[in-house]
Amino acid sequence: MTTEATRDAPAQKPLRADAQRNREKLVEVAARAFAADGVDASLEEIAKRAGVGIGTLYRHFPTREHLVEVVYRREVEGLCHAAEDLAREHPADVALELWMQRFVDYIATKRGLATSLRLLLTTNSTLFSDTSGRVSGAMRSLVEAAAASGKIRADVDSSDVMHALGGIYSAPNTPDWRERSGRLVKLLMDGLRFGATKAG
Amino acid sequence: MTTEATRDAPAQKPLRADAQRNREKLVEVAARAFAADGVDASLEEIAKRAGVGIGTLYRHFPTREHLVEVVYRREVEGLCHAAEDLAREHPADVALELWMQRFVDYIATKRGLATSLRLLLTTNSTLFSDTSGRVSGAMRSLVEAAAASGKIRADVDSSDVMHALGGIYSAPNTPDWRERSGRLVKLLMDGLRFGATKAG
DNA sequence: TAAATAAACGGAGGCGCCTCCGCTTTAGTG
DNA sequence: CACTAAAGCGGAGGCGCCTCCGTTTATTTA
Repeated sequence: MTTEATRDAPAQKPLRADAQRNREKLVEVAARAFAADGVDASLEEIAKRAGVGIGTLYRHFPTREHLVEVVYRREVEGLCHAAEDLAREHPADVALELWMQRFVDYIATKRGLATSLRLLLTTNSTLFSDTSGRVSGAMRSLVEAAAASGKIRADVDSSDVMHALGGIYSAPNTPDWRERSGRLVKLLMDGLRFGATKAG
Repeated sequence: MTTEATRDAPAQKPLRADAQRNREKLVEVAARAFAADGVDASLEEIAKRAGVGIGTLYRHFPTREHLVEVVYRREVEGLCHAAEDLAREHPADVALELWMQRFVDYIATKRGLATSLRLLLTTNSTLFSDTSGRVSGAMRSLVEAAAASGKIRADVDSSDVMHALGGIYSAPNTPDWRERSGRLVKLLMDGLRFGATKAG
C-alpha cells in the first residue's frame, strides 16, 4: 500500500479540508439513518442532519447505492477493527465471544439493508469478495488465537464457527431475534470451551 | 383448476367491466413502456397513456413490482402461446426456428428489466419456477415435434437447445446484440437439421 | 496579507411517487 | 326505467429524488 490520505479516498487527489469533513459526517449520519429506518431513509433528511445541502450529498455519492456501499464497507471495517482491539484487551476466548456479539449487531444492520444489499452484492461482486474475505479473516484470527491459548478446543476450524453463525442470518425476523442470537452465541461458546485445555 | 374469469384474476370475484378494461389497457401500455424505457418508465406517464388516473393504476398494482411481475408473466404467456400457434401454422423445424427468434425478443425485454427482474426472481421464487417451467415446456414440445417429424436430428434434448440459447442471455450488451443472436439461432438450427432424416 | 483560482457548497425547481377521499359509474333490484 | 349500494375512478397534495448553477470557501501564489 502506498501512502493515502484516508480510507475511502484511495488514489484520489486529497479532498479539500471542508469536503473531507462533510463527507465523513455524511457517512456517519447515513450509517445511523440506514440502521434506524432501513435503506429507504430520506437522503434529504440525511443531508440536513449532517448539516449540508442535498447537493453536497449528491456530489459525494452520486447514487443511493454508492452511499449504501460506503456505509456497508465502513461497517465491515469497524467490525474487523473491533476484532483487533478486542484481541488486545481481553483473553482470547472472551475476545471471540464479544466479537461474535458484535457480529450479531452487524448482521442486524445487514438485514435492515437486506433487499438492496442483496442486489448490490450480486451486482458488485468485488464488494462481496472484499467484505466477506475481511470478515472471515477477522474471525479466523480470533478463533486461532483462542485455540492456541488453550481457551477453546483446538479441533475447530473458523469456517465451522462461521457456518454455525449462519443460523443468525437465516433466522426468521421475529421481535426477539436479537436475544435469540445472543443465546446462540453463548451456546456456541460453551461448545467451543468444552474440552479446552485451559477451560475457564 | 376451477372456473376463473380471466387470467390475472384467479379466484377473485369478477371485476367490474370498466375496471377490467382499465386493467388490461394498463398492462398493455406498461408492457410497451417497460420495453421502451426500462423498468423506470414513469408510472404517471403509463397511467396517462392508458387514459386513466394515477390512482387507478395504483389500485390495480399497488407497487411497481406488481406491475412488472404481471407484465413479465404476460410476456411469458405470449411466448408460450406463440409456440402453439407457430406449431400449428408451420413445419416443425420452421416453427422451432421462428419461435427461437421470438425468444430473442423476449430475452431482449428481459434484459431491459434486468436489475429489478433479477431482484424479483430471487425474491419471488414462485414467479421464477412458474415462468421458467412454462418456457422450457414450450421449447420441449417444439423440439420434440421437430425431432418426431424428422426435420431435425432425433438425438437432441430440448434442454441442450435451451442451454445453447443461454449464450444469448449472457452475451455482452453490444449494439449489434440482436443480429448476433439472430445468427446464433440460425447456426443452431443448421446444427439441428444436420443429419435429420427428412432434411429440407 | 491580498489577490486569484479552483474546489466545493447548497437549495430552488422540476419531476415522479404514492395516498387519500370526494365524485362518478356500474350492476343489481323493484 | 328509476333508484341504490357498492365498486371504481382520478387528481390534488405532500414528499423525496436529483440536477443545475450562482455563490461561498479553501488553497495557492506573489
